Amino acid sequence: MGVKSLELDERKLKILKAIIRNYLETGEPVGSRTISKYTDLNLSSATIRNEMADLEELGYIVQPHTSAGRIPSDKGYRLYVDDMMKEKEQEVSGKEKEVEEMKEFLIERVDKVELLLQQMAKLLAENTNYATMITAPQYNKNKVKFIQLSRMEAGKLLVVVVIDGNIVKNTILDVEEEMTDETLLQLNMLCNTSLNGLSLNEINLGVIAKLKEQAGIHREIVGSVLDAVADAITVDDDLEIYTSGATNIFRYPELSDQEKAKNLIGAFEEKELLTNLVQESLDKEDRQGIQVYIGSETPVQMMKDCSVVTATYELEEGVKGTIGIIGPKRMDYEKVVNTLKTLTAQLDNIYKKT
Amino acid sequence: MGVKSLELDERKLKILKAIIRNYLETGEPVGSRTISKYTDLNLSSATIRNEMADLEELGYIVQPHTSAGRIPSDKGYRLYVDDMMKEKEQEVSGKEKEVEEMKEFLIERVDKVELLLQQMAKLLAENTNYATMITAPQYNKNKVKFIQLSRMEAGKLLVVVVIDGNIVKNTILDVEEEMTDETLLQLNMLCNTSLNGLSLNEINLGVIAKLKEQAGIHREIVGSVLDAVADAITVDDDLEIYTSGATNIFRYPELSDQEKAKNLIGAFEEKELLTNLVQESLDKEDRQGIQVYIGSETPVQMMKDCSVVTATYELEEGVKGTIGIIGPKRMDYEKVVNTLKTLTAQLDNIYKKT
DNA sequence: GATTAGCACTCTACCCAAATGAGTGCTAAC
DNA sequence: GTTAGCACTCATTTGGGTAGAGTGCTAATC
Repeated sequence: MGVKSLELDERKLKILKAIIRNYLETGEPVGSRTISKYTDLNLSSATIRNEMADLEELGYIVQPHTSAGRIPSDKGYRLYVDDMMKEKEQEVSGKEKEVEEMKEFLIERVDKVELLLQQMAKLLAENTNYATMITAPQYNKNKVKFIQLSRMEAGKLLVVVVIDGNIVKNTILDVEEEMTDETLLQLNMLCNTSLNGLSLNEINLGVIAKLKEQAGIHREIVGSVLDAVADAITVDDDLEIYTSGATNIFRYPELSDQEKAKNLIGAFEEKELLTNLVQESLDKEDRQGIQVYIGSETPVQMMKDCSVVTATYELEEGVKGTIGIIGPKRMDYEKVVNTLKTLTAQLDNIYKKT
Repeated sequence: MGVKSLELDERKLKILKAIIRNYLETGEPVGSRTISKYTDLNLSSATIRNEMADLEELGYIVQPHTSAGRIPSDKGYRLYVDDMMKEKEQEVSGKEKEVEEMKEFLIERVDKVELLLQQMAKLLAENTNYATMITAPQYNKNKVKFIQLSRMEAGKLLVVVVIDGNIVKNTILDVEEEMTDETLLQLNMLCNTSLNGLSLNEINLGVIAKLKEQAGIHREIVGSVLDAVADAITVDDDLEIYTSGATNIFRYPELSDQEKAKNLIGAFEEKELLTNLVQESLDKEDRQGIQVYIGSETPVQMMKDCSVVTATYELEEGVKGTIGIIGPKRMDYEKVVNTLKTLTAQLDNIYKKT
């Protein structure tokens, strides 16, 4: 409380917040009488009405129709969220039950990151009753860690490339020429000594030329191997996105009419549409990686009737991903922000310990 | 036409079919007057009414309410579909426009099967206006083809297992003991000679014991490697399922009320629920791999208001997957069955040529 | 015996009017 | 500056009334 606004005095702020809180709970337009009782201001409904008229003029609340109560505008929500965030800034996010539950779950041995994330999205959706999305971590600084060439069968060469983060990628090459175990061993050593520790940018023409020169008659094979390596360390442009709880939108009447539902669920199905969201939130990273998009602020047009909260997590240095929660504008921002804060923090810790 | 039924004479059959066809087109209950004009039987509506009463008693059609026309029951659809299938049996499925389009698309070089299937599902959904699902191919007869152990860095052993169908799987092992390049080479040879060509069932205790014996002091490592191999050749129990066009259900009023839509889309999100469907259709494979489930016949309870048509495709010997199309009971069975028939056929051909 | 015309009956869908009630804006009094 | 009071607005609900589609049944016809 007590954060000054440029145009709002203390009382107006208090009323605005009361309106928003009430609306978050009920989902129904809130009238002056309700506020008059709801707050500790001890003001009559008439006074509240006057203040509300002001608030409306300033654009913080709107009336769905003439004789209805008020609901918050995007601007109103924005103020509320910013204010709320400032208040909570210094608070240490206390342990919450859901996160506890989630931690327990995470500790079970899960081999594959994908599976983990998929299940995390599901759990998050179940706990929050909103729709969720989690992107697989993006390995931005991919460097070659280890290369292994082996002859699988006649004419087939298996190339295994391990990159930072112990990601393993394979390619099977068709090779014309036969070669001895000897030369294969030499090629292996050659590739490893020349390429290990290098990123995509660092493998320039000079390196390639030198490598090919050293390879002598096997320059062709080296060429193919280099392609495979390049493929391996190139950042996947179509990143994996795991989603869950899309059907949760049916819990909120303001989102569940035919048209809106179709749009939203469509956006969840066409995952490419979500990439904007991911990019945006990776770029604008501040506030501990948490971003709140309200209504038309969202980078994804199809979600203009929703609010979206995104958080960035980081498994290891440079290995980042995004978690997003999509719900109605009247979502419980505090809970969502807190959950995301603790979740990303825990995710970081837990994963490093495994 | 002209397929005798146990309880229906020629005329009743004709009327039933007329009712169903009409309903497929309009989606509205069809009345006696409509049929009286629609058919070439030249019967008055009154006569039709009598026949309809019979058909209803026999369970082929139902009335949504007393004074409405009739709509087909599941039993009615069943008869229609079976009959239709018999008629088309000998017909060579002519080239259809959509499949042509699809073929063109498939020919573009697509590296990853996953991506191909994902896009195929999408294309299929767009062309049919139903919801679609495609499972990644299941490699049922997994046999070890090649094993490669290599020391990645100190204490880390990279195990690469290639199985039938050139599927490559990797595991990174932590190993205590150091070993020379020599022993590593020997272990490699040992594993390959002992295990290549074997399937999960064939790697029994005898093989394992013999292998461990030969490994001598490295029996522990062999144990870990065996685990990795077992992991690799075990059929993925959670198979990948690609879906698309879930929002198409909103095109059909009878499926798009809140409750039904939520269920259906939920089923599409929780892909595990779809595995029943896949199993069932892989088991009951007849009729060129095409199965039609009408309403409550479906193995997935949540789809009891829909019809589901599944087809099995086979990329290589023993490498099978399932394609499913989910739509309203009044889906265009003929078109769907034909599309699936040609698609699976083409898929087979095209893939083998690449 | 099968077919048909005719009629009473049943239900849904739609429209319209009135009643309800939540909530406002404004004015006048405190 | 605050409040009580009142007239007004508008979405929502309610109920009745009608139109229309379609049936089932009966009696007449072929």
